[in-house]
Amino acid sequence: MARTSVEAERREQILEAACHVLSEIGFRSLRVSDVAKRARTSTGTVHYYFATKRDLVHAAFEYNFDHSLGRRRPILDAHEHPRDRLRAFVESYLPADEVTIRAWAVWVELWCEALHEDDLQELNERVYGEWRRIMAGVIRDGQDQGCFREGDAVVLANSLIGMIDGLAMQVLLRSRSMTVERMRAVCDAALEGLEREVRHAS
Amino acid sequence: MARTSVEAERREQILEAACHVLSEIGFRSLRVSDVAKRARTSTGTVHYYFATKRDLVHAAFEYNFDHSLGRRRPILDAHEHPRDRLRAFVESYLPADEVTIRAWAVWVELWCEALHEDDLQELNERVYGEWRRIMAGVIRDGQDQGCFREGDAVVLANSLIGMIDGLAMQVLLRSRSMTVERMRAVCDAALEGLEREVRHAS
DNA sequence: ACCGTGTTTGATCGACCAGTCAATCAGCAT
DNA sequence: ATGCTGATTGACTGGTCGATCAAACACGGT
Repeated sequence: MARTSVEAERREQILEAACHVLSEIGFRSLRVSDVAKRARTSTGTVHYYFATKRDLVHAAFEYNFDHSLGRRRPILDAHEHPRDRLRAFVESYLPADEVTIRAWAVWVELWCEALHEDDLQELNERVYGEWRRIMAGVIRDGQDQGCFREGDAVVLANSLIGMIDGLAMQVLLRSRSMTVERMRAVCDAALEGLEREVRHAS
Repeated sequence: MARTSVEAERREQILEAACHVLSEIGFRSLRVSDVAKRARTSTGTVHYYFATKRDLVHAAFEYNFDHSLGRRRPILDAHEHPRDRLRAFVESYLPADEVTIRAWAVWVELWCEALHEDDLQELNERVYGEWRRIMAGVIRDGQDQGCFREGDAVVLANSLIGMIDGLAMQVLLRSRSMTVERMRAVCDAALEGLEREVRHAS
């Protein structure tokens, strides 16, 4: 080895740029040269680390996922009580700040592309599975402690996640009828529904 | 005028083809020649009716919306009771048959593109508004008749719609943890939640 | 200093494709 | 028949962009 490897650093720099460009203009309009420019390097270098544009974007999707998950971990750890935990977790998904909005935008690109690419469907499966696993876990904890109502935790998690995805989509599209505030209200109502009725399931 | 116009017919034929291609391979991979081939015509003809590829795809998005709405009208009309109406309406959005799946796929393309195009955000606003208006109306009717629980009908509609969008997305992505059957179950649970409180009342 | 390997560059190539256009066709009127 | 105009065609052009590559560079070991 003739020099210390810069690979990890450079890859991250490029992937970060790719995510930024993706969130800004989308996969359809994304040019390798855009990513190179954003990463302050050349198209040659981008291709040195990622053989094809497809590889680059797929890696960016994965990078976006890893980062999103990483950002949530401290949020989960910060709360003891399942109710606070779930609330903080849901709150962290509201497209309220720029970082979260960008992450959502990349996410949507992944969805769109995954409709026609099996590899990406698998990535989505991993991601969605992870998220569902975490949320169902928190819900189950809460149920054990008697602070959430009974019912299949997986079904409840799926409902919540589905709702968050769908609502976030509309917020991202700047729908006048679905602002972040409104989304927060709807999520709050859903969470209250989970918390209040501590009896009969169906 | 030297001959009866074929414009309406030809436009529809091309838009139908465009939607089909969109649902099949997405906007990013869509070539004007793909649409022409699917419509059994030439690229020249496609450009005769749609100045640019962008115009074509935007028109296709609108066409997809009009059709989706048109398909729902008879479904709504077929039921008298708000509960049945809402159930049938929600059921009609499950990505269970090919037509509905294709419509959803085009829808996702619209979302994705609309993230970076103001025109399309407006289209989404119209569409989403229409859908929300219909659903909130049914819910309000049900509340007036005492068969749905109380609560802001718009918030309830938004929750339901959001959930449907998010869940449908995962179904489209062939998630193992979110099949159509599971989605139906989750939606049923949500609808029962709406209906429940009145089961034993009045 | 020199070598070897890892890294960077940007000019260049080749493929692809939206959009143009000149030519042609098809229906209707007179 | 003839002329008019809407409709259709597909070859062609101009531009774009992913990917390649030869050359240069940077670092660390010897």
